Amino acid sequence: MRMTKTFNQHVVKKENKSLVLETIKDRSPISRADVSNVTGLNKGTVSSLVSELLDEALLNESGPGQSSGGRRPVMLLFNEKAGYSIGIDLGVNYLLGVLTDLKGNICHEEVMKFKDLGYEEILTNLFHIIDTLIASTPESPYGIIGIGIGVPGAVNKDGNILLAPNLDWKNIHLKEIVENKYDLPVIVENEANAGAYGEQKFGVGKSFSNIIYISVGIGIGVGLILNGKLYKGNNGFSGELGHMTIQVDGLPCRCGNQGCWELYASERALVKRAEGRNIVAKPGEDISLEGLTSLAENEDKEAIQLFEQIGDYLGVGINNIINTFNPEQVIIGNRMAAASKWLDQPLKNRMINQTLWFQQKGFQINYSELSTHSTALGVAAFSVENFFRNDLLQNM
Amino acid sequence: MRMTKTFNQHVVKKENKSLVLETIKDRSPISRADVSNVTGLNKGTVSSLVSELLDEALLNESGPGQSSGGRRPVMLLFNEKAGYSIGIDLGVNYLLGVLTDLKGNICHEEVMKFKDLGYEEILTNLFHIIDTLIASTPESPYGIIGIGIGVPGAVNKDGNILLAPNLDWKNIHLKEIVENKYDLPVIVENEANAGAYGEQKFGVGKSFSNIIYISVGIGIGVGLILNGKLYKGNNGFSGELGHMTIQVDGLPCRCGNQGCWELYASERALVKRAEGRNIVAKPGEDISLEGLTSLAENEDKEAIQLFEQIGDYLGVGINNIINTFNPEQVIIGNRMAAASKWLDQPLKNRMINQTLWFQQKGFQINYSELSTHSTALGVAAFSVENFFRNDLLQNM
DNA sequence: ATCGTTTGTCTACTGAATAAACAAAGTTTA
DNA sequence: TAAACTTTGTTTATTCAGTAGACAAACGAT
Repeated sequence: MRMTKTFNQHVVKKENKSLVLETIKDRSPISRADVSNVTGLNKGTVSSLVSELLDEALLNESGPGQSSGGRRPVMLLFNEKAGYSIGIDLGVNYLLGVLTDLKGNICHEEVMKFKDLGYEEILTNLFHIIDTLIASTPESPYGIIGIGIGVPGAVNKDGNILLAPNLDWKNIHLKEIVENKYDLPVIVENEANAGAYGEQKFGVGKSFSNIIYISVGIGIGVGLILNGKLYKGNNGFSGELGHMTIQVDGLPCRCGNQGCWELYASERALVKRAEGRNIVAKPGEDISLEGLTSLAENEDKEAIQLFEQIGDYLGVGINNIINTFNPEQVIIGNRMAAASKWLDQPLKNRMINQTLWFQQKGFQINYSELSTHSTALGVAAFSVENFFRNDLLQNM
Repeated sequence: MRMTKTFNQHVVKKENKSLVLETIKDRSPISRADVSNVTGLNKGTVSSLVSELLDEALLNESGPGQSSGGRRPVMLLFNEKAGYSIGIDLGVNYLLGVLTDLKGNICHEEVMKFKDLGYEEILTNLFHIIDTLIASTPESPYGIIGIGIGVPGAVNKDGNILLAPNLDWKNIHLKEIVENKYDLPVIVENEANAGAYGEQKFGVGKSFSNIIYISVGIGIGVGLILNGKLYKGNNGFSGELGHMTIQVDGLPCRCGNQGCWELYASERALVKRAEGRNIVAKPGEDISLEGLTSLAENEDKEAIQLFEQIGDYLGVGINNIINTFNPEQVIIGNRMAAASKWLDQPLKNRMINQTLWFQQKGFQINYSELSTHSTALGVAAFSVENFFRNDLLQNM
């Protein structure tokens, strides 16, 4: 096989094969004839590509379907059990691991909560979760096709974690470490980027191609899907919008700046304000997002007011986002999404009064459906995508 | 010729033809053999594509070049005079029109300054400039291949100007109007988007693919080049960063918001502050950017201080931009770029102290080289690109 | 049972890229 | 100066992917 710089016939084939596979994934069960209709490819072309995909175990033929007045079609199914993917959401005080099939269905799930663990301990727990997930993987043609890990920090293009302030990690070569241990393709990605991708693939962002996903947790991170693709910036550090200045001479932030958005609109901001007011949810326990949520559920005026203030400040940043990106959709995700009930109105008030009217057309704001799972599902899906990209080139 | 949805052999040819043309444009004069080496395409393929491009008058053969130990090569030149493009920068108080060849060289230029003109009058002047430029166009195979117009406002994907606040225009179908009058392809685009494209093609952004171009004029507009492509958002309204909130409870803006960036860092902000201090450049004349520049040139402390303040506020917004996009380059363009001397230090102070360190790697900040011409050159280049896209498909 | 329809495969063909041969026009070397 | 390389650009035979259309198998409707 020659490998020149611009070989091109192969690109056409790969592209079409991928198109056929995607079509079947989306519209399964579907006949060859319909794939041809939908894609515009010739019947013969579809037939030959499908037979390759069958050989590769990526498709199954199911029994004959309904006749529409002629020969009954052979229905094709995407073989989502041809392989499995591991996705890990490595949070500040939790680890969430999922085993998904190639379609993103969760087959197995492992959660672990903790507090104030050091690097070594977290790594041990991470390995344990991965081991458990591997052990739970059913037999399949391709086995585990990769491990994805989402982390709350800046990840460069080599998969090195340069800085994860809330974990207090610096310059950790996590991709390399995990790759060496398991001898599998590993992807390490920022949790907001992964979350954005997860929402676009499986969540409320399914039908959109310009999505801004705002991960509101301890801090704020943003994942950008622009023109249908994840935008990662020059080195992979885009979306650090938590440190966008919204108040020039505002509160000092440990990033060195003042008046950063996340000082006003994050979970930490919420808790800090609650502490300042000496709000207590359960006697003897530190106040937390969960505590405030349950207070608000019980109509506690003060707690609701705190959430509304967060919503208001979220609105400020979202206005900036709208002015910057003119997106189709803003998704609010991560833990704070659970408080949508109290955030929504103040947040939208900011928008309605202040955004140039033409920005609003065809725009919507949503709260994560996958809630705490968007990151884990997103990183798992990254591996799947990589697997397809490489595999489709295999027999060429 | 069939036109199915996913026919693909043709795409390959178009792509390669375009690649050959680009290569010759960039490295002219160059031989067929070298094009083959550079692109990786087979010599025969290059020969046949080149002969088509020669037929289409897009290339010229010059005399034989230097031998490198064998037969002397026939050098190929891009025929930049095969057609011409008109680019107009429609400003608040000026009109700049350029006639460029296909490579973006300015062949003719028309400027017009005015103040407080209404819509009808500006349109008359616009037509006059276009007429003059058309009259000055040399004979050529393709003639004028299009008209591009950059405007300081929000333009949707149909070329309608929805809102140009500083012109006080609303919902003007400019593309349609000009198209009907001249029967030529017309492109209407936001001035910052055009400027960004102009800088990427011809200015300081030539070697970068993640560029944020900040047009600092009366207001502030931003053009985004992400992954090498202009990002326009869902409806074409991205980059309205002039209305990014940098001070939650700041000055009221006529956009309905408070604390917008352009209230602190634009030409209008500068002039307003100068007026507040009763600074006078020439007796009896309103203070202006030009007036303040000449004062600063003469070491006027107060004027310099005003510029430095603008620089400081520009830095605040640029920090936000860096955190958002992790770009390779930020370009400061439009009229304020002329004051780079006094802006630069305060602006960089903001960055150095406050930006996460890893964002700075491989990042640079530049001032427009094309200065007032980036928008006009950018829109002219849009037409050229469109022309090539359509023309290369012609003989297929 | 016959006719028309739908499905999926097969065959012949087209169009584009490639490899390799080749002629033309140089340089270098003996 | 002639022979031997070198480089350039064209030409020819081949490969490969997609397409059109023929075709057989399988089905419903009359």
